[in-house]
Amino acid sequence: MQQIADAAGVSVTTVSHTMSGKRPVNPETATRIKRLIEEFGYVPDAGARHLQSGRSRMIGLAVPDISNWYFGRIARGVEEMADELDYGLIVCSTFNSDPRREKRYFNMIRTRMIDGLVYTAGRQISEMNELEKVAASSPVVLADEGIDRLSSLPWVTSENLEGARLVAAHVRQLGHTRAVIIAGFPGLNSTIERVAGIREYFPNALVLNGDFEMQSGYDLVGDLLANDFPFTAVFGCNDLMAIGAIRRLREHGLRVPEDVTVVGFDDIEIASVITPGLTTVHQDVVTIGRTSARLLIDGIEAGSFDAIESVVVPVDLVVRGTSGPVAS
Amino acid sequence: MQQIADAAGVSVTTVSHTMSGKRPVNPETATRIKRLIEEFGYVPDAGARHLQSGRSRMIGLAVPDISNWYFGRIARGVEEMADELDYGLIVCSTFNSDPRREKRYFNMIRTRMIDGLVYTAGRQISEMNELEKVAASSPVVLADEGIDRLSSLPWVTSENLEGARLVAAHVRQLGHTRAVIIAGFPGLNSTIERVAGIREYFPNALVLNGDFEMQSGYDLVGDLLANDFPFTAVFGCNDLMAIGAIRRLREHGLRVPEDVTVVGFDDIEIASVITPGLTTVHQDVVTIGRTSARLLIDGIEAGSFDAIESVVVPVDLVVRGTSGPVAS
DNA sequence: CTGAAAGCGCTTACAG
DNA sequence: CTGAAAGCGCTTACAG
Repeated sequence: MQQIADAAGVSVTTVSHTMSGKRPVNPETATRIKRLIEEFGYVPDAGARHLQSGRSRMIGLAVPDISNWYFGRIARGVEEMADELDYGLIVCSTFNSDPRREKRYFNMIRTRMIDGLVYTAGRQISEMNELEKVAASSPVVLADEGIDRLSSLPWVTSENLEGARLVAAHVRQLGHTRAVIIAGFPGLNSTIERVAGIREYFPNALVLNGDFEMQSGYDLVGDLLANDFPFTAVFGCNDLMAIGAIRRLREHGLRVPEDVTVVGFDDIEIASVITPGLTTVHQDVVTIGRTSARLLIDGIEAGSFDAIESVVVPVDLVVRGTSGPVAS
Repeated sequence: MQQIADAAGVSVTTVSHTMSGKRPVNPETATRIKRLIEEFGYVPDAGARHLQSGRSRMIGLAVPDISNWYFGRIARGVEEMADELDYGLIVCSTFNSDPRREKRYFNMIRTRMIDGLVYTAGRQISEMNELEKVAASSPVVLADEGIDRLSSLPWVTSENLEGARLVAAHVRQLGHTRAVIIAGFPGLNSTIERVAGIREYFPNALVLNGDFEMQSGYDLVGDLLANDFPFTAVFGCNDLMAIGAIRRLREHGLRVPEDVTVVGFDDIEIASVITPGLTTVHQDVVTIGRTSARLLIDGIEAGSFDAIESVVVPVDLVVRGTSGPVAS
């Protein structure tokens, strides 16, 4: 910047002001300075700005694993909105809540490397106390998954309860009565709500807890089959577990949907690609990401979350080929 | 830091040195200072460090779309390695080479927000000139896709040619002679190499260019069928296009692999989930990401790329159910 | 409409 | 083993 000032024969003060527009500058001088800036390809140093302003115009996004399709969609949404509001994004995979990694990202707030954090809980939150401490003094928004202990924070989630009701009503209407629920981690709100929604229609449904991976759907169904447990419908609390369940059923010689109906939750890319397509609940994940970023940045710029309202994003039932009438 | 210094009754100089270990400090004093740091929960300000050192210890990753599974895996690898080497990661989706976005991320280097960039080309590189300029003065590593005009930059790619040979030999061995190649964007090195590898075994194979999306595989095969073009094997230059091809063939009443063999390239998650599983070439995408990050950071810390060697990551043939003997 | 100067929070040569 | 002070590149009250 000194270079520009020298070349233009003015002070750095004036250069700074022509860039920011925060005080009037002689039009001719301004034009000259702007041309020089263009010519030199000058851009202000981020570190200096940051030090001076105390703001980095960067937000963080913590997800369990960025290479998971679902979290990738959230990241996409957060990035879109951050970009629109002229913020940069630092992505932090917590690698399924590795405490060391989580701490590291919480430190990014403390060092003021980022102005705020969108936090997406994976399974158990290992560093809950840390998160609580950070959230007490810095902007944090919870995406995808609310956390009871942090109920004061703004959050953005899907209509989990309603989604579960929709898909359960659909399966019930097909005549099924003996259902099994492959649920997620017991402590998560989404798990609790989805199970509750399904149980409104299947009060006696057996609940098994998986880990949201395909393998656990496969294994849990295997256990049921090995014990001759009777059921005609399987509710996966996410699509991956539902798909694992389908594989296991097929290996056992059962047809989907003729013998067993299987439904999921999420509507991930794979759900529409497999044959037959998976009946599931569509979540608008990009919108969850976008909204989270907007709430966070609104809060950062307002200096408080007092006026920020949490958001529930609607879901849709998507009926494809894995659900059918109960075998008579 | 001033606070810590005051509380410990020493100068900030000493506090700084006990943290960095760059010069000896009286053990007792050091202990006292460390305790105070712990107690206050003090962490040094990132902006100030950055301004002082000229380094941000952040690297950038530019990918066409972070929500694409393939690029998500690259991001995962880059993030893992960055973390191991104590760097942070700023992810930048270029939204398929949106010029405005690309410029923005190139500016991150100029503002020294990031110390270097891992660049993954999507389709055509729209802001090639910009990239060239940036790369001339700043650390840039090309991941996944080399670029001829930037041949001086270090790059990390899969063994595209060898992979294509492997899968082509496999299909040839099954007796096929009439093959079609659903290639990627014409200008990309990966496309050129994969086509070349296949053509070693199928010199007359028809080459059609798609855009790496499922729909284009679907559409291109549709065109062939509409024209009664004769073929018994389809090479997708990625899995998504291969899967699109399979869907179109099935809708036309053709069976895979009984009537037509279809193979892909990548070995994305979906490839093993569909029925039958997709025969494809497995790329170790996480390793591509990890290696790119390592080369970049090595170059940053060495202050030059002179000693940095590009890397070719091996691939494997994965034979699943979509390839079979030619119908007699 | 413009400039000199203080200050953001660190690191590091210089001096002791 | 330790400290006073300069300086990294900006922004902004203060003064004109």
